[in-house]
Amino acid sequence: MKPSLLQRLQTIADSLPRAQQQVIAVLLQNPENALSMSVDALAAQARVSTPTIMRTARQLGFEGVREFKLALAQDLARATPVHRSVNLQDSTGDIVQKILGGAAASITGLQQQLQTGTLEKAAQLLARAQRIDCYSVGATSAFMASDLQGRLFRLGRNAHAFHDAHLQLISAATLGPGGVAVAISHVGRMPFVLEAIGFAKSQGAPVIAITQPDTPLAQLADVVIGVSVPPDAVMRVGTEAYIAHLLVIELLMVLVLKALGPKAARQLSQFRSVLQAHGQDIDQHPAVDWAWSSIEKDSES
Amino acid sequence: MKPSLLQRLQTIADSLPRAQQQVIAVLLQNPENALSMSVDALAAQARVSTPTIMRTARQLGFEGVREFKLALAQDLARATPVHRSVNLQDSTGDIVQKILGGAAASITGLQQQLQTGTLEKAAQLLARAQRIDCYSVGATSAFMASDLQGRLFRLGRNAHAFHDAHLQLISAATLGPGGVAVAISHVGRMPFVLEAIGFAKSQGAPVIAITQPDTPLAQLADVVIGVSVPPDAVMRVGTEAYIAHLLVIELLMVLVLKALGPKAARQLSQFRSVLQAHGQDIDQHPAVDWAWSSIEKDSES
DNA sequence: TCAAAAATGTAAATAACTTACATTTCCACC
DNA sequence: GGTGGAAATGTAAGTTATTTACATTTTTGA
Repeated sequence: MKPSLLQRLQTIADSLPRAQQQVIAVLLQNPENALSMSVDALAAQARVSTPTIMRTARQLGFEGVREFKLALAQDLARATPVHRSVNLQDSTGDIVQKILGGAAASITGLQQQLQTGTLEKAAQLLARAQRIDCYSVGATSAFMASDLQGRLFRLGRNAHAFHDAHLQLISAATLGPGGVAVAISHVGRMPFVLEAIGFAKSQGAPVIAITQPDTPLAQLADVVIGVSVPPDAVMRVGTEAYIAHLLVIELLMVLVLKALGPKAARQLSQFRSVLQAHGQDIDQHPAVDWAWSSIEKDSES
Repeated sequence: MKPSLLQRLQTIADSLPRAQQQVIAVLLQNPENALSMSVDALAAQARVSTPTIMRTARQLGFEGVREFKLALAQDLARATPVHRSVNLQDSTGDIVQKILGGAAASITGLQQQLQTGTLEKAAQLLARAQRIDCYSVGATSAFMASDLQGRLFRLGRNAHAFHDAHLQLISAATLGPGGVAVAISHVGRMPFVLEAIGFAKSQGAPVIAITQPDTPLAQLADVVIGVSVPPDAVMRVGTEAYIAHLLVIELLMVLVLKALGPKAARQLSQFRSVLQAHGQDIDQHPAVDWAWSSIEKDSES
């Protein structure tokens, strides 16, 4: 999405001449340190002449080394590794800091993982499908699938959620080319779901998977929305993956709404006013909430 | 929690002499710009001599202007203001940026709202209670209460979750002084829950509420964990509040585990090995996951 | 193998930052 | 209200960092 400067360094390195590659190697090896070093020091460490540093900075599109260093600093700040591992000696403040910091960092990470093209493709499929079946396993994922189903439903889509292995198979068997299967599973290797997904595919239904890349599920799916929580988050994988999934769903819903166009948005606003008339609490229907706001914004402009 | 550099500028300004205050005023007025300006340029704009800039940087605890600028750059990167309101004309990239950025910002906000004292008090209550009843309303909150209940249960606590108004009343009526009631509701004004909570209190059971401050629920509760999503997040209140609640639960669980002490942690690790022996997927049991890691860390040190 | 182009390095110039010291301003005390 | 001293600021010179100009080397394609 927003390729970090470090990543860009990686990418661009190959297309650069020898000396500049050395510079980049030094930068990547210890970016923090590079900030505090002078150009000369950097040059020395990379066994390169001073102006080569400058040239490398220019290659990357910066005015000079100064600008480059500033950008690097900002980049590093964003990617600041959080001390994620909580242990029981930590003070309450530390624990708050670590858990919330970790969560925030994982969102930033998600931002870098998501590919707009993939999201759009998924949204297109969801917007056009005659029927959408959502599969999941486990207590948490089960809720995710229901949440997705509910939100899609409020967008006027014909969506269902199945948590039961047997029902999933039945649903997959009856999905045709006009249908779409959505599988949500962080681990991505639950046999039953894989089986159902395989079934759906064989019936000609495209499959969207929200899961880690490189899992059996990801390999099976047509559209893979890859979500991998940072590898150093050894603990609390649950909550962070969970938040990531929630946000992906949220994103998809906005994109689906966008794909459906203003007509669907108008429908939603009617739905909302009906709810209000019945004194229903809006908070229980977040999907409606944002959809409504979107429409208001829409008609203003 | 983590006072940003800009905030520190604000605070420290008063205690500084005139010229340096001018410098800070210029910095605050346009921090982005300050980065790209040379010391001389800054001095000119603040109508101050060059070394004054330097002195100001030193006042703030930096080696020199160079270091200060780097720190400022990093700070600015972190505090990047987020445009939160999505509208349907936005590009996919914009939408991703806005929604994820908004979520990350709301976590940062949460970090500032939470009071360690309150969290500790809640954790103490949960660790000591003979019985814990969790109340909620609405589909999303219902899941939260179940999640909380499940996690508490895995920590060996005697926890229940009730989504039904009638059952909530019954549960509240049978809670004694040894029990604790936990209410999760973002809106905090659902009559049934309020009634149940009032009942629980009258029976002598302390009440923990996870809700916005200044709601009827907050006023009724003994321990209020205030969670308010930023006011400018007009839309998508749902998901952000939701994430906040999840994180609060996560935090509470760590704190409860800490309050329970190493004995409980050891129990949990046994539980985990049983699960593994049965080939259960860990991912479905996040609470176990982090607890286990905590123990490992624990015994290392 | 030889030119031409690209890449790199050397050394000088410029710009940025820092220091030393002179001047001013402020404040406590007479 | 003035005066001595300390703190704050400014001036000008020094130091270091960055950039440029140009010479040298290396690579590439005929």
